[in-house]
Amino acid sequence: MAAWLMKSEPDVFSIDDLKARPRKTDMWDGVRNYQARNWMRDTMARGNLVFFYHSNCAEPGIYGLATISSRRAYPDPTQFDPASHYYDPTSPPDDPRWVVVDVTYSRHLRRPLTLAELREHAAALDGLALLRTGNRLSVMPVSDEHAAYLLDLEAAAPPS
DNA sequence: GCCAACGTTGGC
DNA sequence: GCCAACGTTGGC
Repeated sequence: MAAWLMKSEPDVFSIDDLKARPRKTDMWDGVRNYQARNWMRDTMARGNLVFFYHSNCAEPGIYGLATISSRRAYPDPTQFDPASHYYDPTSPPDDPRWVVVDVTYSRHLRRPLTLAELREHAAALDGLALLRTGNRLSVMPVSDEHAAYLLDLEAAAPPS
């Protein structure tokens, strides 16, 4: 089953916010990057594992797990909402440019996997887009191998 | 707040 | 189609 890493700024929307939503579910809106959009639109499916990453904060890292809970992607309503920060007047209503998926909270990690710690495992996580220089993708695939490694790392003792 | 990396835009 | 300018992301 495919796995993903999805970034969010915790000041805007954190894993705690997701947990607090009705049915612990929310639309993942506001993605405005074509590569991220393509993965959401073409590859994501219900049941996929999501590593929930906090970016742009004191301790960036993976904080929890979620799953994709919509059957597949569907049009992002915020692109048509002039009041929305994500409004995109150039998106054709009959051929929406941007999509969302529904994401449902699973659990917090027993301990955060910080970016700093992940970097210490760069060899095992070779190829993980998160660790590539200048990576700015907000939605990225995680291989089965890397997903298993990350879950093992969660179970391991934290670095001292 | 700084700045490097990168995606997008738009002139030509 | 090139590429410089610009805006954004995100770690630090």
